[in-house]
Amino acid sequence: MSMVEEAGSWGATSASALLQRLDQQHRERLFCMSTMRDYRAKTAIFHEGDPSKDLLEVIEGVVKLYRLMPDGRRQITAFAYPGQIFGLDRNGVYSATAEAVVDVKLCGYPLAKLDRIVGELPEFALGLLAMVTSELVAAQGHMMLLGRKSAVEKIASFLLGLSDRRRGQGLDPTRLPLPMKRADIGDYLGLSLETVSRTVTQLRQMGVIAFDQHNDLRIRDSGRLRTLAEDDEGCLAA
Amino acid sequence: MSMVEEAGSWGATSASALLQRLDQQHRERLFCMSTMRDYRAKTAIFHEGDPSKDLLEVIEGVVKLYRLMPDGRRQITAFAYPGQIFGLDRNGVYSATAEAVVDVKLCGYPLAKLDRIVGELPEFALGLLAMVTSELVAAQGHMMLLGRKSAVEKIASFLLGLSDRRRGQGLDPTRLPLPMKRADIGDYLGLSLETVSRTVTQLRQMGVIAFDQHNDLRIRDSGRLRTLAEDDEGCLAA
DNA sequence: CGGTGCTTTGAGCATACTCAACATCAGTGG
DNA sequence: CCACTGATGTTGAGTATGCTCAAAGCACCG
Repeated sequence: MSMVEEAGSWGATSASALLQRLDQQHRERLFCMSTMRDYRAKTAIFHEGDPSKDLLEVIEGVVKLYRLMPDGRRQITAFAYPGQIFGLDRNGVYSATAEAVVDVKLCGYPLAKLDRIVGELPEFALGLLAMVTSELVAAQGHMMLLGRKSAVEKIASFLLGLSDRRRGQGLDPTRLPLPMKRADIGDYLGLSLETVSRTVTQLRQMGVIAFDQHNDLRIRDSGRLRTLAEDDEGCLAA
Repeated sequence: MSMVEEAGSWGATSASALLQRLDQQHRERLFCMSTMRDYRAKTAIFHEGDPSKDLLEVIEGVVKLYRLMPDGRRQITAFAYPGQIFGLDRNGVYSATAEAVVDVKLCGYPLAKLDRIVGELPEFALGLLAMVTSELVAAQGHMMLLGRKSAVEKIASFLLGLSDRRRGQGLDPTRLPLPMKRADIGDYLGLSLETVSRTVTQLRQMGVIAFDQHNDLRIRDSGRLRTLAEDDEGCLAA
């Protein structure tokens, strides 16, 4: 493994995962209608209820997707990493709010024009279908976590998921830089931010993980972590 | 409203929602490769981890989809009603177990052949994409429920969801026959079966709902129910 | 330095769980 | 038709897990 550690970057794909599914001719067409956009950390990309215009793909950075209740309670339904798409909603409005966790680079495809591409290129439709389906499978795993796991199991599953993602990117899976804050992790796992903090501390005291910084962890005993997560499988497979 | 109450039936669509998206010619082709199947209540349709062969559509009855943890904890990720599809998974294996809640009638489409139809009929691909996307949106709403709602809010949201579904089917939305048992509701909402029972009783004592039978409720104050659900929207929109 | 925002830690509490007993229902066979 | 039986549902008591409120510790930044 090359272990080239990114400095201030949270991972990037050289090219679009969507475009890679197309042949040369269609890739150029889709590329032409796409728009590259940058968002600074903590800025909104779109809000729940906004009319949906584009399908978005994360090129670089991390995006959080969440829903709010009238009284302010929040549930983060997913963190989107490079290669993942979001914004497909099909009732004409976005069903969740999308917000940049760190500085991000996105690629936007107009939904209307996307339909035409789908009509012309069936393999592209299948690819898109596979991407949405895999999001659905990930959502199932997350429902299991939210409904049935304890605080320790939730945190352990979360950290394992991050680790697996890094392994998939060819990065050191024992290093876990956390781009999001404790409140975000809590709203993702269905915990209060205090419980997140306490539980992470607990795992550190057990020797399962170590702190490099507050937002930069290291896995010391991945086997133990997997046991604590009660991990029958990936559980967070994106 | 006609209010034709089904006797022992849990709702049926006269025709397949999938087939309705096709023109005459393709409908016949897809229909030819489909297989109608019946399952008795409480029987498994497929298990988590089984190699996936068919995409299934509920024609009549109710199916529960769930995941298990090694120690037996269970999370029901969805109840599938007539017109809904399940079994699309795309890693070659089913990501959840599907089980008939009551006697069901299903229509199965071989996944391999489905790909060909998608290739030939782009509008069909878009329709399928829309169905999966709407499942994803429903999953987001359910994550909100699991992660952030109280027991009362969970039960109220659940009952409202059932009511909305009945309204959509042209049935009396104040009558709520419950095909599933308390343990199922608990595993769907992330509650113990005792808490489900207690909370339903509580709602009855508040005059929000009434018992016709144990498994046959009636909504007496839908406005109050909606308030209790902290319902910003459908929350369970299927 | 003195903010401001985030994290950690503590104390007390509330919600929902577990364990357990009892009630009710559906189905079965006498 | 009724009594029996196993499954399902209700209710109660005590407890545990995670939440709320509060204070103090850190880090980053002007």
